[in-house]
Amino acid sequence: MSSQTDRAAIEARIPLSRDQVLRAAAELADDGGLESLTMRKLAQELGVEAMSLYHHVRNKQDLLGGMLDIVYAEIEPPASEGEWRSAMRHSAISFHRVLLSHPWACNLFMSPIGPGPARLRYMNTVLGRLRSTGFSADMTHHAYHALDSHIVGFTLWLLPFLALAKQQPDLAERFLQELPADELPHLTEHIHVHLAPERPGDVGEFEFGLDLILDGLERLRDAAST
Amino acid sequence: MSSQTDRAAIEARIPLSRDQVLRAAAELADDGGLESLTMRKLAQELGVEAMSLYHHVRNKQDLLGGMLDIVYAEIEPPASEGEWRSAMRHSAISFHRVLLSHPWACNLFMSPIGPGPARLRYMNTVLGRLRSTGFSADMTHHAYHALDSHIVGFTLWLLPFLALAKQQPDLAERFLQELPADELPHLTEHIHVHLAPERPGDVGEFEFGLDLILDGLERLRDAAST
DNA sequence: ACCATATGCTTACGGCGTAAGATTGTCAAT
DNA sequence: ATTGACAATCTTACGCCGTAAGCATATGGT
Repeated sequence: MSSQTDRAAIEARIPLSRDQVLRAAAELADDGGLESLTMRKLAQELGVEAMSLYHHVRNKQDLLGGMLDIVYAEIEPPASEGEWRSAMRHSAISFHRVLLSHPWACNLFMSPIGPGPARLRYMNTVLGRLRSTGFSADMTHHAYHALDSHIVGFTLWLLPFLALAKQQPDLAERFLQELPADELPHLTEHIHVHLAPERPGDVGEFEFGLDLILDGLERLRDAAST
Repeated sequence: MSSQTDRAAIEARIPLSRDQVLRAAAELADDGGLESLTMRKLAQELGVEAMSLYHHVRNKQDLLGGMLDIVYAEIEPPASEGEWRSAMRHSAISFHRVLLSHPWACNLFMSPIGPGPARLRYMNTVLGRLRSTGFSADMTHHAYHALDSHIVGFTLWLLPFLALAKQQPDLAERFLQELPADELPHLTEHIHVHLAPERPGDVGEFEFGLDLILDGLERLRDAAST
């Protein structure tokens, strides 16, 4: 008891901060997924009781919102100078990578959470880069959503497959064997393409769609400027 | 007590089916969202106790998987004849609409659920339509993911805003007032574009990105065939 | 030295998914 | 008509969860 009091007396000088809580929560979710993130476990990780967390976080929704903003803060925004196309491409790939390293973030997009400061800053930077490269306000608006949809949508498709594949690496093969190839021939072919080793020069699934959109946007901008 | 026994004796002749359970679950989720879908509530809705559901459903994950397949069954697949571009466009818009009417489905994409029969059938049909229109196996593969990513990603962006807007219709205006317009000028402009009444001829945000992808795909196909 | 405030702890409540096993209704074979 | 196997349902209970309410303590301004 007295040792506990001592510890408290010594360590209480550095109380928890909201930032520490959010970071610990993100780490927990990285390891075990969102469903393993519990107020009790999070508290334990921080050497504290569950209810203490509520001094730094309104409720669990607020915690999740803060975690999502941490993710946005990790994205490399597009460079403000240089070729716009490669700048946007770079940023989109960074976004994709960040989502892959924090798979739980994709779940949070659906919760009705107000965007945090990092997300607002990210959006403003991307929008500004599009605007400064010659897109009208309307086109910038459309371009932003087209790019954002691709990044989030593609990652959302990829993640569950990565999770399943990690659990059982031979999943695709066994799935193929059970699949009635005569009834679903094109799906069978599709999976075969997935399983084929990537040929040199193949740009990858994510970047294919990304380039498709960037090409289309560039063409629209050039057409509008003539 | 006796009346209950009577009811049971009369109604037990038509026991639950997995399909009934899934449909009732989807209806519950339509009304109150996924988080309000509880085994106990679902059982109550069906006039049954919670544990009885487990005779038709392995566990809650299985229930959710079945619900997702119901959603896929509602999508209008692309017509197998006629112009491929409008066929794909039609189907994509149908997918988008279905997701809007079952917002909870977007949460389920992230759970590691094996695809159900309806999803497999949908995928096969879409892939077949792309293949028969002249795309190579590789291009079909890429095209499928580009389209799917846009549909899911865009809807995933739209849904939380619709949910928030339903709760407080003046949300965007109040948000704009609090926003430091001098720090985030492009974001401010972006929201203004959102709030502006749609001009005639504006194709809408979803269809803009969709057409961008379809245009790009068509160009690639034509380039490959020469 | 004092006290407002911030921070953390204890206890408790209702709701969740579901494991284990008893109970009941259905129907084919006798 | 009886029985027995089997499927469907119900009962009870357990260990989780988020968090409301109130108490204890340490810190920092006065």
